[in-house]
Amino acid sequence: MSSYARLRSTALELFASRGFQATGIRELAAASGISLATLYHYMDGKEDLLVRLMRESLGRLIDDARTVLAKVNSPVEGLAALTIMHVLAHGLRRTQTVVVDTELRSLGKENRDIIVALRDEYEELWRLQLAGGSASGTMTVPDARVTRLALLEMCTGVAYWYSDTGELGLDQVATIHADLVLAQVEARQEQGRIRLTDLDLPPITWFRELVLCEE
Amino acid sequence: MSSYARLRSTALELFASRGFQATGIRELAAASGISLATLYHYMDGKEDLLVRLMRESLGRLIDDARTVLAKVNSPVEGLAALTIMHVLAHGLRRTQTVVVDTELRSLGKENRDIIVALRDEYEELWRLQLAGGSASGTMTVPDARVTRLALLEMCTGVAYWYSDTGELGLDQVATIHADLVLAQVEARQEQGRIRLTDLDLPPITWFRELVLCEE
Amino acid sequence: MSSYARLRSTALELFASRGFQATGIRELAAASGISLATLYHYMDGKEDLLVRLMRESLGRLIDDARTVLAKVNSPVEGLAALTIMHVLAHGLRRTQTVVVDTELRSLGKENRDIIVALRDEYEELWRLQLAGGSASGTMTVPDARVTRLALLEMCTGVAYWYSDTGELGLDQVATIHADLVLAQVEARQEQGRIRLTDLDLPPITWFRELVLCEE
Amino acid sequence: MSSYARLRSTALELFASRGFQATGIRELAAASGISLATLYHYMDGKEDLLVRLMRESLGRLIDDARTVLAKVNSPVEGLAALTIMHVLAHGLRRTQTVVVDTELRSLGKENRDIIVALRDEYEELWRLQLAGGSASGTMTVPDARVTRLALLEMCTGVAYWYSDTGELGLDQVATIHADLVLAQVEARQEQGRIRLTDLDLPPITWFRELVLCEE
DNA sequence: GATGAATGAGACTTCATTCAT
DNA sequence: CATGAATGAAGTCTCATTCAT
Repeated sequence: MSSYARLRSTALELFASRGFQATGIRELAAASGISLATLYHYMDGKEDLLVRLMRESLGRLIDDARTVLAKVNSPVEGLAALTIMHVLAHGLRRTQTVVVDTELRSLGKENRDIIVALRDEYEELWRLQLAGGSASGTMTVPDARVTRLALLEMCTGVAYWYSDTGELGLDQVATIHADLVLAQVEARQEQGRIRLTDLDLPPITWFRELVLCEE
Repeated sequence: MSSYARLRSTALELFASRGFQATGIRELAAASGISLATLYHYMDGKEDLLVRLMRESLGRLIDDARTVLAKVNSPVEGLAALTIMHVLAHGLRRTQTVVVDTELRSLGKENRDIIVALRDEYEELWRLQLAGGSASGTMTVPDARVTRLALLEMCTGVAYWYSDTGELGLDQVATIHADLVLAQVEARQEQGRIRLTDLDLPPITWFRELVLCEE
Repeated sequence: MSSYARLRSTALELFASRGFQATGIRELAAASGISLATLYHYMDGKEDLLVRLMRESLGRLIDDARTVLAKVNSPVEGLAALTIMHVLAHGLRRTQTVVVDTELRSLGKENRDIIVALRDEYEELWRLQLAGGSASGTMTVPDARVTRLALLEMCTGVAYWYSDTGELGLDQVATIHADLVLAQVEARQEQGRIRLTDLDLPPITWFRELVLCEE
Repeated sequence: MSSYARLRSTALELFASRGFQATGIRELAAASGISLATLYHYMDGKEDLLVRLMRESLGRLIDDARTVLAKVNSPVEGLAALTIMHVLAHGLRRTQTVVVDTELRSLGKENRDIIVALRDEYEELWRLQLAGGSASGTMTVPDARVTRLALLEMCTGVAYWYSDTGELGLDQVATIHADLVLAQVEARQEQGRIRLTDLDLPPITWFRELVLCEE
């Protein structure tokens, strides 16, 4: 494992647990097993490191979302698939996603704009599913924006409370969330209410591999 | 407005926007209009100030939850009422609730334990509604714990994205969330699915007054 | 016990153990059982308190020295009597004497001059005995000043190492020091070397009462 | 002269004159000609600096005592040699020895224990001479412990009152103290009382070189 | 590539003291 | 007598960063 790879994961770990501001650059160096000055070979500054990590993480999320959407045939399927991917990503790549979610306020204006743009790009993919479902009458969405934000907050929250050591596996948590989301938008077909099991999605292991894939 | 009151609201403002770690005590003093040394008449230390604010906020939330629950006649009503109160509190007392939600990690073990205990006390009130609804068959709850956490994350999220200047008023946001929650648990009576308008709850203005009430 | 008396003894205790600089004015108030502001009814400032305590202590030492010298008939007796009194005072009024000995450097120039003058006044009484003994041939003093300072340092040192809980009582320590001093100056009469027991001094209980006397 | 060497001697100077507590680290940095932050490259904290200086000083004293004792043939010579060395060290390395003697109380328990152990190690060397002389009948020691402490206080005191600008040179002060000590223990051989000039010790210049030697 | 030394700015906190009540 | 509120100055220490080597 290279110095930079160690730095990367150490930084995510520390930023996610202590917070960006509370993480000293010396801690970072020590925990990464490199010297303080060497740290500056790998980054231009503390904020630059942060923004890089956030871009990588959000970029990955967007890529995965696109991969997932390429496999579906309807807004309802798209919404369910995004939910599963999102929950798995927030459980399996917890540190990354927490940092993105938490440390926007630690960025200067310029960097914040960059990250917000990426976040918007990601949320747009969710918006499209809700809009599509609403238009085709397969979802009931009281308010498009509020619903989208509510769903996202709910699914993102997994990163904060999920623990490997609990009774429930992450796959189940993801499945439950997909069902909650479908319930929330009252997803239906001609036959009536749709549950996750009614959909023709790739198996959860496929999602898991996608999300865990190192590159 | 007393020095302490000013300090209190300033601290909440700054902790919520910049973060606890990122807020210097000099800023705090300056923004409160008191001297740096005077600050220490009103607090024993930065963390003590934080924990005090968090206790007050959570204590208030618990009180309001109890007040609200005294007005309802069923788990479904209880859940809806809690949702409305929670969303209003997170929109109207945004700084408080954000600080509680965000800065747990800034506390030392002892203080963290205190706050976690309060938070658990609050969540227990939610758990009871879900358990009651599930037992009486008026709700479908795939997994009690996951559902509870998912709902809470969703409603808490309002504090992060709601803005007074948007199209939608907070009352509407609260109403929408209540409906989303009822949809999520598939709330029903003999007659079938229940929506918020089917319930016999106090008017939203009552909730608003409760949540805003200064004492 | 009056507030001031408590303050006095508390201050001596703290100044002697922690040091003047290391003793906070809040500690002082708390340990004296009075409020911070009330402290300033009893003193004009921290240094003023210190200098007052030092003056009292040195004044007392000078008085006792004069009392003692009024009882003797020769320089040798005078030296022995001063030694006994000095050792008893440094053992029984330890805090006072330690503060005087230790905290000269904490005084501003003006106050320091006052205390140094008192100290000189006290040491002059010792000098007179050594000079008298040397002149009359009852002592051998290699160098008057060095001898005086050496003896004083030796006797003053008792305040630092003597403990009530040790095997030896303070009376014995004082006696031993008197003998060491007589040996050091090779005190003698026509008959030869003189030891403490050869002298016609008041009993040690008389010294002890003098030193302990509250007024 | 390296930054650390300057810091070292500056710290000794300031700690000895103002006292440890009264010496601010800003003063320390300024007087050492380095920046406040650079100070912390050379020390872990103020107390750590103090304890390091004390350890060095006491270690040196112990080494010199051992060197000196290797040159003597009897307890009486040992006692005289220790006295000369001790007085020279306290006159020539005044700041070090004063700090050791004065600032024990400024140390926390752990550090204090370390320094007290070293001090005990040094005093043990004195104790051995007195015990040896007493056993062989070449000294009269009323009470072994009291005598030891009294002698040490006397000799240590030199650091407080000796000044280069006085009439007497330090060599003479050391010699006088050795004679006082011999008088105090009534050192003798078959022929009778022994004075310093009767002993076969290295010349005082040898002691002086030993004590001044930089390494 | 890697590092130890160095630093200005700022962190949190306590200091002795004053003053209106 | 006694006090709570208030403060400027100073306390110790850490921050992210630079640079010569």
